Amino acid sequence: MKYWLLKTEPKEWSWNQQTRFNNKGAEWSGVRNYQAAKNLRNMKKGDKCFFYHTGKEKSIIGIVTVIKEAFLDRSDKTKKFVSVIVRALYPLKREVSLHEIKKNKDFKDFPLVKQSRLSVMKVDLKYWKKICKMGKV
DNA sequence: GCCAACGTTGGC
DNA sequence: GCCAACGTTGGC
Repeated sequence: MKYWLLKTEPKEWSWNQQTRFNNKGAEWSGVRNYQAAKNLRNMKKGDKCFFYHTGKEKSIIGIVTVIKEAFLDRSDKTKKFVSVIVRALYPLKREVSLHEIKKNKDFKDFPLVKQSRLSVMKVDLKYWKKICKMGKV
């Protein structure tokens, strides 16, 4: 199983909205960046992703799982980009903020810190475990 | 294929 | 609101 992080502006798509679609899951669409799209294509059913709120909040708030692997994003007329479908698993018991992650030097190579503009990124198991611990899940 | 100019993202 | 860091575009 692989681990990822999905970034979203809560005004556009929030954790609350995501949890409302828990029977069918919700389409993660609108990615228009090749590196992010490459990551989407590498996701497998059952992979887990952190759900990160950017903008004002800047914290990891929950965990979702992939229930449908990459397919063409119908909102993309160029037919180059893909979506996946994810379903919320559970919220973190304690949100983990970007500030907190940045303070910890173990995370100095974490993509969220290093590549702040990337919206879909891979998370190594060591980071995954550490953040789960910080999030008390 | 290079690179200057421009556009976007997101942290501060 | 600013700006650094990226991405993309288009002329050459």
